[in-house]
Amino acid sequence: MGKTLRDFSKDAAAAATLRLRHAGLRPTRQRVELASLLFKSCDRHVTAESLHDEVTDAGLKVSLATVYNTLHQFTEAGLLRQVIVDSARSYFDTNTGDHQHFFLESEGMLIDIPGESIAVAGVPAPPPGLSVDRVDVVIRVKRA
Amino acid sequence: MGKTLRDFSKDAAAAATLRLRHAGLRPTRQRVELASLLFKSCDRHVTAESLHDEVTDAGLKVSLATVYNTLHQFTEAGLLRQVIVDSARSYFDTNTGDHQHFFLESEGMLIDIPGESIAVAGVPAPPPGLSVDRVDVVIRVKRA
DNA sequence: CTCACAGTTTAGAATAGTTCTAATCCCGTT
DNA sequence: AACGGGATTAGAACTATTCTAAACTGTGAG
Repeated sequence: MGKTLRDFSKDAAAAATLRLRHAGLRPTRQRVELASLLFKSCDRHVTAESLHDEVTDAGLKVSLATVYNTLHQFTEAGLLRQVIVDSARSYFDTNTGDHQHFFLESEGMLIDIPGESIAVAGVPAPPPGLSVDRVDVVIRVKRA
Repeated sequence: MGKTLRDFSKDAAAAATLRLRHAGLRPTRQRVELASLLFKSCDRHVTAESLHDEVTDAGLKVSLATVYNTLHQFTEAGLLRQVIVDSARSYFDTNTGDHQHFFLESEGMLIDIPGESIAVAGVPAPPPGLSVDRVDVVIRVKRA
């Protein structure tokens, strides 16, 4: 006996609920729906707007404010990582591991680059009183 | 006989005027004033607001809109380079050469890292149809 | 199972940074 | 000096995001 589509939705919701509990977040309807969408597939890159559109298109009702709140809470909780590549929009990445990005500005598209493949050498010691928090590499690409 | 302060200002203005002409920009009062401030010292990092404050504090009158216009025109003309490190603000760098940055987010401070010292290895080929435009490295640092 | 409460969601207002508009101004040429 | 087109400006408009205060809802206690 195969599972119905509804079963898969339920599975996704159950997995999302677990994930939220683990992260110490109360699994509300909205958070479960957003988490289900976000973690359905791997290595997703979303903006608040794109995620809001997606959840709306799925026939669910979540306010934009909640999408913003949730993205930040998920980031706080280590479920997401914020990617800064554009001074006009914030991107969030479901891949929280060590990796870098290609960024196609004209289309707002991000593509992951595994962390192991890239090496940054020769980083000088930061000025006294400062310590390195993270090293971000953005390979800006364009068409053709 | 030494030069007076006014002489130095005149020098700066003359140099700025030349620089603007070379870049194909009409040397208007506002552009000359902004260029004088920007290129007075090396490796400056400004935001539209910080530059506007600076020009205002110097007793000059330039509208914020003109500061924005000018920063973009200077960038177009290759006199400045835009640095994307913060999704809330745009920074502009008077150093247009090959180099990278430390970024102290809590204070909005950028520090140059010479291009020769840093090497990024292992960048995979971009996906078909895309070509590398620029490689940006941001070392995010924090206090202590 | 129900209640109560703290945490959550929400619509809409508010904010910050930036861009746009259309009237005015001024640099460089004649 | 006059002209023409680019440059400047104040203020409105816009976009992404955050805030506010009221309504709602998981959850643990009883």
